[in-house]
Amino acid sequence: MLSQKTKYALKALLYLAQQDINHISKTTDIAESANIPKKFLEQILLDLKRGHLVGSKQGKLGGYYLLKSGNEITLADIHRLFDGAIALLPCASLNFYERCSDCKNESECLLRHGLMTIRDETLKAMQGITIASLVKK
Amino acid sequence: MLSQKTKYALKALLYLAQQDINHISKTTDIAESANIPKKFLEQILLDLKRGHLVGSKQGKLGGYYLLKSGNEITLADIHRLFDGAIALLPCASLNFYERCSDCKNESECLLRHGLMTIRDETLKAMQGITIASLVKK
DNA sequence: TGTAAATTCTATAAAAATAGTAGAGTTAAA
DNA sequence: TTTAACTCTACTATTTTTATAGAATTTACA
Repeated sequence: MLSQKTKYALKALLYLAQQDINHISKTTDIAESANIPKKFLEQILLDLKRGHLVGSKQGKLGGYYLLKSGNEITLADIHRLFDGAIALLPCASLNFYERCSDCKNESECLLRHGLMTIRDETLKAMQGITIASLVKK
Repeated sequence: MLSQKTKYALKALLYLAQQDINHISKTTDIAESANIPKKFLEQILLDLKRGHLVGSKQGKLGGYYLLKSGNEITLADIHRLFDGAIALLPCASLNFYERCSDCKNESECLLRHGLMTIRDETLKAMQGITIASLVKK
């Protein structure tokens, strides 16, 4: 399941994608429209900025805007940025690989291969969902 | 990501699936072989029993055994039993449906449809992975 | 130059979920 | 009757999640 944070991030990105190009959105407006606690959203937008998905303008008349077009931002990107690995175990992850602490012999692990199959299929599906594709529906 | 509990459950089921038919396995043996804390495993096996995946025999010479054949137990079943919904949000779930608390109008939610697509694909992939298929590799 | 309104940064805190541990009770074989 | 297994309930420590608070910084504009 997605965390609240990831869900809010998606909703914020969907909001931004629906604005006119070059429009700069205030946190307050995103928060009200998407029903997200404002102070929490501030953090999330900063995370999105650090992830290079949105840009910001400071000061009065400042706010946030998309850095990439909607079809360049996939669900997989956002999941990885906030919730981390897409694989079901760290040992089966491409971007967040880690050995299982309880694993006696990774190369003989019966679980790992199956979970890598799932990862490949889930990843493909998640890369097929973009902010643009969600807006279109 | 799977919780430790789900991972342990999978490892325990894999262990059981590799025993001779009619063999009854002691918690201690499963714990040692799969490197799972014994007392934690006890709880997990009880959960698996309540989920009708394993049966048990009490008393001396007692233990656990599979109730279903390995190809009848899918990763989706186990995920649902321990980690709950397969969908990425409760509003997109088949078995664990719940309204999002922050949702203003579910029928107009741009996220939901995309997440249902992911759910269908992930579910299909997870139903394709069974205890038997994992043991075969 | 001052004020208003926005982002930015760091710290804190409450609640929930996770990952176990402890120990008493029950069952059944020998 | 003893032993060795499962069963059940409660508890606890840690981590993660979900925020909230408030001060600092930046910029537009009068």
